Amino acid sequence: MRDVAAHAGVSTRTVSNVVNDYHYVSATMRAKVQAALDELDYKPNLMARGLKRGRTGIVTLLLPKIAVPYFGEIAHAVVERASHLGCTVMIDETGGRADRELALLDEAARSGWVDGVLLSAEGLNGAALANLPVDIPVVLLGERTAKTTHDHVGIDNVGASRDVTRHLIDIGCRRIAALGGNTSRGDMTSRLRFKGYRAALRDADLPADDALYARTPQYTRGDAAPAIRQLLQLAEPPDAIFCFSDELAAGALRELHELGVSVPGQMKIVGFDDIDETRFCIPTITSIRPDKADIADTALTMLLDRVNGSTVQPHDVKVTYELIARESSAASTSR
Amino acid sequence: MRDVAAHAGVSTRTVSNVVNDYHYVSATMRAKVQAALDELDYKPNLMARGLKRGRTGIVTLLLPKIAVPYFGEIAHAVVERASHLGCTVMIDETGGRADRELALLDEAARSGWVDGVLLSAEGLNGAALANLPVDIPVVLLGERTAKTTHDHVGIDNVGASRDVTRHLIDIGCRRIAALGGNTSRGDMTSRLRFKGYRAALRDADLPADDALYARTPQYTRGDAAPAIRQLLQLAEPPDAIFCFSDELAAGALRELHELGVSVPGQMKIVGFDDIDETRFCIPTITSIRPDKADIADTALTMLLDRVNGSTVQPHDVKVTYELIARESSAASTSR
DNA sequence: CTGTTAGCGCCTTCAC
DNA sequence: GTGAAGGCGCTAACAG
Repeated sequence: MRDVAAHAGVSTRTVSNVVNDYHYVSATMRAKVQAALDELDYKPNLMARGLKRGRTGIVTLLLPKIAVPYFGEIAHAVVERASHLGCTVMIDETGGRADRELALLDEAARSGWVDGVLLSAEGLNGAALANLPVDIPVVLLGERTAKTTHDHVGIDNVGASRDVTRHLIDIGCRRIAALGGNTSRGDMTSRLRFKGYRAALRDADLPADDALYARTPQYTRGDAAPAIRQLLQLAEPPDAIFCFSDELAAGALRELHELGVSVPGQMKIVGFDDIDETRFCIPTITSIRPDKADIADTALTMLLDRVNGSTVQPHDVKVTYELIARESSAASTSR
Repeated sequence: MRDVAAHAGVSTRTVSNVVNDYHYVSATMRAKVQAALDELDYKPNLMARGLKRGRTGIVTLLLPKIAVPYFGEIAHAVVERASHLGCTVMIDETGGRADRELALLDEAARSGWVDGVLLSAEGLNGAALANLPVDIPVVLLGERTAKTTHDHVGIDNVGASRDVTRHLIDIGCRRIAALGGNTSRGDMTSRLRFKGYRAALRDADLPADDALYARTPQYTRGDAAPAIRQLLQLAEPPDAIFCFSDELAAGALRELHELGVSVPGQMKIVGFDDIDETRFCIPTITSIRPDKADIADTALTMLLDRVNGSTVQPHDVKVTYELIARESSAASTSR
């Protein structure tokens, strides 16, 4: 920058003014400096600028695992949106573990690199999320915590689960199983989706049978198989399964195929998240599609508002979702 | 830091020494400073440190699209390995476009944020990659460019393609199609895989029929359908298809299902990359598994070596791969 | 409208 | 072994 100033015969202040589009610079001056800038191929050192300004334009995205399709799609939406907003995204993986979530949050907060954090928490429970020991802007992604002490954006998990369960009921299912997570483990995802599922059953005056909830350690494709076997061994097996993630649904499809159970002929399957893969599975999988671009947009906007000093009440934004009916829950005429 | 120094009754120099594990500090001093550090909950400002040191410990990973399963899995491996090596990963998407690749590379190089770049190039051709106009360490990921002017890590694409094609020949296929990309478009991936495919045909004295290569705009699931239809309309349709990505293979499976062609009964399918999904498709998909953890490890190690000033000849490292035979290429006894 | 200057928080050469 | 001081590149009061 000093070189540029010397080259243009002005002070660094003026160079800075031009670089930062300061309002009061004469056109001639601006042109002169710009020429020097171009000639010397000047690019500001963002680190120095960050140090001075106390802001970097970097946000951290904390995810359980980037290779999980749903998180990959969210990350894509965030990165894309961020680039439009002129900021850069750092990604770290928490493995869905509370301690890692806390540690990475802390690191982000204290390193000075990062203006704010988007946290897709999986390990931390509501209470822990309610008082995160950080003084950096945080926006929570995904399932909701009890108290809203931080901004949060997600979809109405209960409503969506209710919708997709009712969809199954509408096409004639009467013994609907739920599959995924563990509601008694403080895992918000399964809790909310289970709640919606039960609500739909109630709405339709269907009995709620505890045996019809099959727990899984995670939400991956591989977790489905044991749960499916468990459900099929029931004296009265289900005629439909609401899987709490599309990956579980894909795994379920696979296991049912191995067991010779036809979908949707003998069993209806629905998933959640609408990952790209569901459109190509055999059969294609009915799912709930959260508006991921909107999630990314809303979350980043809220985060940047906080970074810019907004102190309004923490907001809880619900983004729209859509039920996408596909083959796996087609009302079967033939079998 | 000044606060800590005051609190401990020493100079900032000594604090710095303790923080950075400088060798010559008396144990008592170290203990005293450490106590102050703990008490004040000191965390160094990485931005200031970076500004001073000229190094940040941040590497940028430039990918076409993070939501693509293969890249998601690579990103996971990189992020995980990086955290072991004590550095952080920034992710940006190029969309596979040469101009974006160049622009993001340039930005990374000049911003001062980033120590080095891992670039999974898709748009830039060999010549462009050979003389990237950047003075920042870069390690190329994936398909190889002609000249080795930068470090590069990937698998032997030609060899792997040859292997998987031979696998099809071994189980009795005689009319093997290739599907994916466009070899005449400067797209390295398809070029190398096509080359291996043709080599295997030659090895087995099978004729090379140009009609058996179906081009696709990209490597996504959705790109497969038109290509599949094209192949099936041939006077002599293929009895096997080597898809240049697993996503294409999954899309092919879907389209063949819709057309009533059974896999592996009437048609064998193989893919490439071994994304997680292949283990759960119906049928499961035979694929080439590059050692992704090794790719990440090797690439980061090479990159950090460069960052640390290594000036050895650019290296081209080939990581191992494995042919994973699955149902989609099972020698069918029944149909 | 533009020049001068004091740090942002840290590391590190130089003395002691 | 430890203290003092300069400066990494930039921004933003504070003059002028």
